[in-house]
Amino acid sequence: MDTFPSNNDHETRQRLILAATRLMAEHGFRRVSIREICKEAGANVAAVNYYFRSKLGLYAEVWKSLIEATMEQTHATVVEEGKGKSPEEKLRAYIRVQLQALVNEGDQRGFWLGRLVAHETSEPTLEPIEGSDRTIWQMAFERGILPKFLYLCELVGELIGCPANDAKTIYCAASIQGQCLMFAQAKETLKHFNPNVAGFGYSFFSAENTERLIAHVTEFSLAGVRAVAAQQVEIHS
Amino acid sequence: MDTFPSNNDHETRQRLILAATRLMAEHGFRRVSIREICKEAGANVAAVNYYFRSKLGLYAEVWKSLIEATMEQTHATVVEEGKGKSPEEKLRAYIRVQLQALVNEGDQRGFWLGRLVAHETSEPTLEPIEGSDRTIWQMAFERGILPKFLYLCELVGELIGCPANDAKTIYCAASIQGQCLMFAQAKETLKHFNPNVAGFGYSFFSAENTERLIAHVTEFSLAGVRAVAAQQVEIHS
DNA sequence: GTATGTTTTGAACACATGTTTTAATAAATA
DNA sequence: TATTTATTAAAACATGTGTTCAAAACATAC
Repeated sequence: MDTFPSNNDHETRQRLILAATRLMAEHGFRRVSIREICKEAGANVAAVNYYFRSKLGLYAEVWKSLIEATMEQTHATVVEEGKGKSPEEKLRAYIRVQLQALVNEGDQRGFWLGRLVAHETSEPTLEPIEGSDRTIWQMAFERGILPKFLYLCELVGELIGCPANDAKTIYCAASIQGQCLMFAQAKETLKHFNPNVAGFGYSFFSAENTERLIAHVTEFSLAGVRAVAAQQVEIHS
Repeated sequence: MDTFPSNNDHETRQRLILAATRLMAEHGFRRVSIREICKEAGANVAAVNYYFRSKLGLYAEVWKSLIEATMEQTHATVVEEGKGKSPEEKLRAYIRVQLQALVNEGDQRGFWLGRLVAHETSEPTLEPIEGSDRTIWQMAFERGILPKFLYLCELVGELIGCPANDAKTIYCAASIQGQCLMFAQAKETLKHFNPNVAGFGYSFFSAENTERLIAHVTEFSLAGVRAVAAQQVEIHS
């Protein structure tokens, strides 16, 4: 009665999560109906409520498995790739992993997660998760976004010689993260315009230019960060 | 029959647009119901269809008047404030106007427009406007966003000595724009967390720190842009 | 005051959506 | 095999939504 199938390897359960992830990443939570999801997963409409209690329960599960499978692994990759290198190279590694996940649709999990974040950022789900007093967005933010951002802050802090929670550091980190998100967003946006708008086209931001994007954001950011670091001694309080 | 009340100063019509603007800017087009809008505007449910044919027609009108009233005026302000100044100061003026509009909720029109852009960016309205073959997002993008971005490209082009449609220029412009959007977004996002998350709080990005944000983005970006400009001669093709 | 055109109103319609229910089917267990 | 449990299936329910319609209220001009 009060219990239902849990996190085991129930087959249709997994298919539902996968279908929901794909569809919700593309259109957002609210714009996808349970019926669509079930159709794609080859399951009955009632399956969602059977396995997840509600649509929101499914959504929570989508986030949960996506965070577990991707975020932490991506985070690990970032740390791994930067290990032993200079702060500059660490930053480059961070930007690389970030941009590759966001821009490159081949890496589906990271790409989907990026899209989900985008949706949830502009129209957060306000309903609290059942049994908890926290919303999905709060959960996702604290478990998925914040850790990454804090790592970036530490990294930037090293570069400019400030604590990680200093305003300067945070602003710089936001500047860097903002660029990554912008490039990912630009790519998605320009998709809707074929073949290109006013001379500059979709291709500038598409996957084939990932390396170039990485190089640009890195150089741009390193210069910005250094300028802020230098400011410290030039500017009077 | 085929005609209906047009752009005149019909009172309730104006009230509907205003209410719709406010609500849609806050929650997005889809999450606001006609009934909510009419309630806020003190009008009957049928009023929307009477004046705008459909909900989408109202939405289009919201964009139209917002773009006319704000975008062009903001754009004019940008050009005005930078007139006769150095490219550096022009950039500072651009960032100032941009950030003030996005972050400062006092300037409602600009703020609302920023929110609408955010919503429409992550979940674009796909239905074409009646009578046109273009979507709202296409219209808004070309009339509202692109002109501003192109101006920014020209400005950056001057700074780094490249054409406005050069890849380098566009990347730099995107880096700058991305920062502005990030700071606006961060402020909105952190609103949902009280009073602050993991040590760095909402206040870092709130209106009271606008001047600081402007200064940061400007210095960070100028340094970044200069680095890219210098690259030009260092890097071999 | 009557007539005409405009605006407002309240109810109804049509439809999509999340959810629940009840029965049928498959799987597991005794 | 008999019985219980887990899963699937189809239909129905409840609700919210965009939209339409016909009548009423209002304003204006003759």
